[in-house]
Amino acid sequence: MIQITLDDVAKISGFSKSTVSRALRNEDKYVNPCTKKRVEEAARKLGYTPNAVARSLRSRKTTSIGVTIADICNPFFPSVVRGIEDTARKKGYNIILCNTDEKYEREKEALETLIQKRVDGLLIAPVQKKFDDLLELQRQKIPFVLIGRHFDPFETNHVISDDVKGAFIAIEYLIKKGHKKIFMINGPSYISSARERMMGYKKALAENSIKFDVRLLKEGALKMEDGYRTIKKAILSKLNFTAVFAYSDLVAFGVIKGLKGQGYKVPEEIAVVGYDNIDFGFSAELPLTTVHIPKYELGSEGMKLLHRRIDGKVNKLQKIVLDVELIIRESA
Amino acid sequence: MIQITLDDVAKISGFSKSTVSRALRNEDKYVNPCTKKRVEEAARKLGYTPNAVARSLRSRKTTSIGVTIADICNPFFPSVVRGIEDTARKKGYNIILCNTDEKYEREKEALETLIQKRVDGLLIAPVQKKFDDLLELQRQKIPFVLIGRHFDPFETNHVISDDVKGAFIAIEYLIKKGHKKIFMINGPSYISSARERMMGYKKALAENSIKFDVRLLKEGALKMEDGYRTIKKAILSKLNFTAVFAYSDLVAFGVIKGLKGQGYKVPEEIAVVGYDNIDFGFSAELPLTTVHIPKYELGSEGMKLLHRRIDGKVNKLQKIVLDVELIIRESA
DNA sequence: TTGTAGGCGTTATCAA
DNA sequence: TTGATAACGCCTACAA
Repeated sequence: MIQITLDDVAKISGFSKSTVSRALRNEDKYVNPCTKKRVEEAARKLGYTPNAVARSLRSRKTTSIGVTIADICNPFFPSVVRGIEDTARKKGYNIILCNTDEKYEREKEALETLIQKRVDGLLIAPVQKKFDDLLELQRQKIPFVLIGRHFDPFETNHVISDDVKGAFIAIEYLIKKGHKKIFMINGPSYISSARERMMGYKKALAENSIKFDVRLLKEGALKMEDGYRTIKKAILSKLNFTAVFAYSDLVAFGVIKGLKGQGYKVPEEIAVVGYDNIDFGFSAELPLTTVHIPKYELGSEGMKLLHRRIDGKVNKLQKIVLDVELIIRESA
Repeated sequence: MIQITLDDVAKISGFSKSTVSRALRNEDKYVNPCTKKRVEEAARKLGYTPNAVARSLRSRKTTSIGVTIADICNPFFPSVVRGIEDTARKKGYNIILCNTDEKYEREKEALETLIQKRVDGLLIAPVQKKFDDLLELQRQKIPFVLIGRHFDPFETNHVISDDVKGAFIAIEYLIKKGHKKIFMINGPSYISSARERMMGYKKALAENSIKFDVRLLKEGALKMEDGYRTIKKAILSKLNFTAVFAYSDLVAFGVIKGLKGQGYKVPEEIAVVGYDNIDFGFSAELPLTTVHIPKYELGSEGMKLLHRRIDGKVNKLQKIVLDVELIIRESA
């Protein structure tokens, strides 16, 4: 198949390549309306389709954004991605989506490819096991914004939600309901959200004069199975608790399943609070009490911030923290 | 920021651009191992990052695939997309994801952009209101594969699931359970799956000597709200039925909600069967009896087929039909 | 307002 | 096995 190029349109319309280029790109100021019309007609007649690859090479812009997330099948991410894509589309960008499965190597490979493809910027839900790959981004001065997680001494642009508060309001709610022994099944501590939720957890205990008990903390849970396994082990080892605060709704589902399997009633005997407020959590077997994260906004605000960075409008670091909310349903 | 190019690597390593290019691309046959090593060292020392845009312009390959779906937040799609991405990655492609929200104009715009970006091929879950945009793809000889839906007189490569069978086994199951008045809340009839499920529905009725009753068919449902609204209207208008066959699990959720709202017990008074077998349908308030579509495979097989088309290994049309399966849980 | 010339960074072709 | 040269299709200066 033969490509129809600007040259062809130029020849047919009788104008030069540059004039044709300008006309087709709506650089109205510098092109006669009449010329524009004739050029457009020629282009249409020929079935001309601009070659964005060539344009990108010359203009050094791809209007593509790289997006890396753990796994689109994790119900946390679809809304985030949707928020990104909607906003990206409005601003003329497309998104290239990569799943990392929480593996640093995968993240690193994805970023390398995306850099080679010269994306204009990146939205990254980082794995957090290492950040050498992000430093490389910085070195190459490629704009990027982290979503959902952030690093501590390593300063970045990011959009996260208030994890300290999220854990705090959840625990406070449980305490008000009379719970004193609250089992926290947290995520891996290399994840900032896990660390910060731990802070919120401890803060809520402290403010209510409850002593922190290490035995009531397990880390490393990410998936449903982790919740299931952890709770089962806890029960078999006769751990004493009346409520569970899970790292995610997914983990909470596993916990509830495990609890029921062991003959416990939720929430009557043991209360369970999740985190994320994933879609369809409301229609779950047991509607989940959970902490709502504004997922769509995480994506859309992330994209907006990235766009500002790409445009060079903002140079100093921006750290956006979105608010969270306790959603009270039936599991606690 | 200054780009480091092949030229720079060439100068430093003392070889020509072409040799450097070959060495870095692992065209082993035509390059001295010793040369290769020196070139790679120079590249590393300089921090050279190949420019895929330039490469694409020259080689006419982008190793990018366009993907259009209705909405990543529809729980049907994450698995599909994951199947696509996993397979794409293994074959060296990235995916550019676009949501169409079932709007033809959005699909058309997305395809135009993706064509301009010169994606190597497209995976499309088509809106189906029109297909001029797909004809244009064909005219431009851009490989594409449809997923989940297909057109009738318009022949395409596609991967779908067996919708006739899916509806058939669902209805047959209901009939065996004693149901005779089965209310079908179908999708819009411009969608092939909706038309074919209707065929399966009618076939099952016919084989069991049950006369088709037009009043027991409503079309156009896509979302949960549609299911809710439709069932409410049906009940208020005293429509007589003992079971509902919904177009999707989402619609089924709406139906169940509506039914409960009107004081009906599911499945005791009215049975409900969904379609898709979305994740977490199992943990729903009322675990859904549904027809399982192999969503991940829809994506992975679609991508495999597309890859064959791109490689030019297959020229004649391929229509892949994946098998479905009835999942019996509690709603019917 | 339009045209000319050159280059973006790579790979393909051909010759050495 | 390596090198020289010419595209790939477009946009950006700059000149007219």
